[in-house]
Amino acid sequence: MPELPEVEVICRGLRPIITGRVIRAAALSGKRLRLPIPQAAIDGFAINQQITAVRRRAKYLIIALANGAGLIIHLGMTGKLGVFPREIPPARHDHLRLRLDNNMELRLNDTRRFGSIQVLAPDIDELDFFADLGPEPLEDKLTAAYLLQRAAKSQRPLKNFLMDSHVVVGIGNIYANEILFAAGIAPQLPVSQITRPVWQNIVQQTREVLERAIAAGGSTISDFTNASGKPGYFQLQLKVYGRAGQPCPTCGLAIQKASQGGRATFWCANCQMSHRQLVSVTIAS
DNA sequence: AAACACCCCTGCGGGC
DNA sequence: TGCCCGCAGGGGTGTT
Repeated sequence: MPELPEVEVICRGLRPIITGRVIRAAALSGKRLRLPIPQAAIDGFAINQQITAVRRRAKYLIIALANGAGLIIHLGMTGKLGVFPREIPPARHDHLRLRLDNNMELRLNDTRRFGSIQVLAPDIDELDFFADLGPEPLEDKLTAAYLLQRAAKSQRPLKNFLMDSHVVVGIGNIYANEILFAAGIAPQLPVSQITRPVWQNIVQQTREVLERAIAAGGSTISDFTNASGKPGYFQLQLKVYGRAGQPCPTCGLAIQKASQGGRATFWCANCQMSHRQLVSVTIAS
């Protein structure tokens, strides 16, 4: 489900609701997520700790605690976080409930259980935990120069490259497709062929698409909801994702669909430049 | 390195 | 109506 915009929307929604609260108890479903829920570490480091901050890194949510520990939550494909009054019965697929000091519960619901919860112990540096991740796309470290350097000598298709969290974080299948449509570049293009000004445009379109998606409350394809249980609306602005066979919003040509790395790719063969077109444009300019 | 297959899991919609 | 199949926003591993 959630890519960077959805996680950011949840983060911003959760922050004012749970910051300052104290975690009093944890209740587990007993089922494992992609990783087992670390009950002993939660009991040891999180119970009776005050929540001091709620942050996002990549597609992870970080709930920072007063003792320096942190809960690191990944929502996988179907994860949802919400805060509910204690008296509301837990829902099917609620796998972790954290009882707070105000009779509310922070609940993680995850149908497919591809999400994860990890505990960052107080003596572990968060930077080390996330050491393998690339830069945040909405921060200054993502530059055309960086992407040009990372892409040198690589024949990887552009879309796969953008979805690689070692290269840049937060971009999943929906937004990779949308960003490349906005940038006017074919998703199959080998990255070593891409010139600096084109990378500059990709960086700019990445930021614009992600920012617009955050502003719209994220994309609700089937079940995404924010921390208050409300859906997002960016799916209404999607131009290619999920629109195979429908007319391109720009030129009217049917949107194409193919598989790349086991994920569906959607693009307009007319509006998104192939390698050949890119070369001819570069020569002309 | 990088491409691919396959794994984790549940639910939904389409086709028959 | 029901059943089976493919597919779905994530990421990780192991094999060529």
